Amino acid sequence: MEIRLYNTLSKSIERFAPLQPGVVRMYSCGPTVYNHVHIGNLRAFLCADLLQRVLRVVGGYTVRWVMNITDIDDKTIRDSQPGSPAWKTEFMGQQTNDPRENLRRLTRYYESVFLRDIEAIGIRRDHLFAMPRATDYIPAMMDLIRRIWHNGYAYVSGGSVYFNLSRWIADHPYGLLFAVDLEHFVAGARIDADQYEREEVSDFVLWKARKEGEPSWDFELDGQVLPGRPGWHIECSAMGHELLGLPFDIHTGGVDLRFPHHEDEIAQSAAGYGTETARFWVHNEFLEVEGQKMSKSLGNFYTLSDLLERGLDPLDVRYAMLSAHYQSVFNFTFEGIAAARRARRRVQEYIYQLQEQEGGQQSCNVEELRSEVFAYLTDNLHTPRALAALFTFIGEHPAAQLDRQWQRELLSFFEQLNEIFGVWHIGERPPLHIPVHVKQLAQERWQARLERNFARADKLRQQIMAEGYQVRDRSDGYDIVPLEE
RNA sequence: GGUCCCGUAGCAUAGUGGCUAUGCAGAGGUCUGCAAAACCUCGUACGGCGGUUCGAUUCCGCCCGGGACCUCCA
Repeated sequence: MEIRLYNTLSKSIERFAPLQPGVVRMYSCGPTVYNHVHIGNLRAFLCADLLQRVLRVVGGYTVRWVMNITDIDDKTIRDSQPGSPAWKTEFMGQQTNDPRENLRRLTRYYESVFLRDIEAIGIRRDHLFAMPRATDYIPAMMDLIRRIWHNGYAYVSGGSVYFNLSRWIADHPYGLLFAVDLEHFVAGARIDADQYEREEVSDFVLWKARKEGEPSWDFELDGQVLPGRPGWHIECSAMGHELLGLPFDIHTGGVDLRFPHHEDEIAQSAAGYGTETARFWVHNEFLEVEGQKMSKSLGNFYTLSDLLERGLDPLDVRYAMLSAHYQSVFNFTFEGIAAARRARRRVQEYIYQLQEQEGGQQSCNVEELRSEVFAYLTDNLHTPRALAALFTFIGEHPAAQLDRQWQRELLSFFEQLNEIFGVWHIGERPPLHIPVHVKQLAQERWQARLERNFARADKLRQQIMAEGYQVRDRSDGYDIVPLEE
């Protein structure tokens, strides 16, 4: 099925086709592992996950999905320094005298937390072709910087290597993803040009000179040794090149990365490798929390473990985020997650009923449903419409009324759909572990009810509810289910 | 200062120059000793003011409100 995607390069929706038939090579900017990732980060990874699943399931492609782990940058260095409040001795051990070892201990810990988080929200490790750590690819980064330098687009200053943007811009396109207004560059609020000795404020660093107490690697460039560490942008260029080859098909990330990160990535790779980076650039919008930008000062800054502590199911979070279009600002609210929980459960209940109900006479057109839902998904990942179509169908086709054959057809459709959404359970309803004494209470209540001793039956119901369960009567018996919330 | 996005019923999320929006919540009903579940029915929403048009939530302008990016934040 044809897939259409918004490409930031062309600022339009384009028909997608991979460079190599049948294989999609896709790179996603991953986390910087200096702390827990927040739910905004998670949205970015979920959007990438959605895309790669649609490519797999609907597009029928083999997907080589790479997501990097940034384990060397300003923040990881800052938080691995002696005396850092982010240091957790119970997980990272004591700090050593070796800055690189400290960096490694900090980042490995947060990497493991990250892996747990993405697994919890339904990103499957076996869908990832590679998760390269930046520190494992430093030779590749050095090689790229040397190439850029040899091609005349880098200079050394104060022990650092910078990309000479003005020279690059003179005869190459720049601003492919983002209309950079170099005229008004200086007016920007966050420029701290004095920190490093670059010639132009717009130049960006490829290799950062070592500062006292910082982890460093020796970089040999043109006969001189430059102790330091890679700049941020260079990481992705080198790892993408090593693992996927350039150009690859799709590069994903949050909208904020369009500039400067992705723009500079394009320039570097072109200046060093002489190739374009990626055919499609797919950027997801941010999320807000209760209508406001998420920030620590507003107290609305959440990590996944914050949400778990509040008793939220991460798959409800996944569902809620997938129910909004990836290019629109998503408003994260606790009410919204509760709504998502109910909606998700309703579909789950429908799936179970397809398996459990005897079946009626009604027929349905599963192929029509499939093509409608998939058409929306392949139309720039329009999950909201896909879900709306699904719910409309469910509303029109009660599971119990469908003929057995159509129930089975639908089930296999849901199985396929779940390869994309990943929020439902296909299979037998998991058995409930009802405590024996609750079962006894329920049985006593059933007896009391048969004896039409309703006062006693209601009293027992109260006791059962106090235990966290409720009974639902049927004509020929009853069910015990956990009490909601 | 520059560039840009958004404002849809109680909440969230789509969409469209005229055609029943989707979910959750809510109301009524069927069923039930009660309840729950399930099912049925139910909402004349598109920030404000102008303009274009036979017709605007949809196009244009202005205003109000929220937000993003502009050198390392997904």
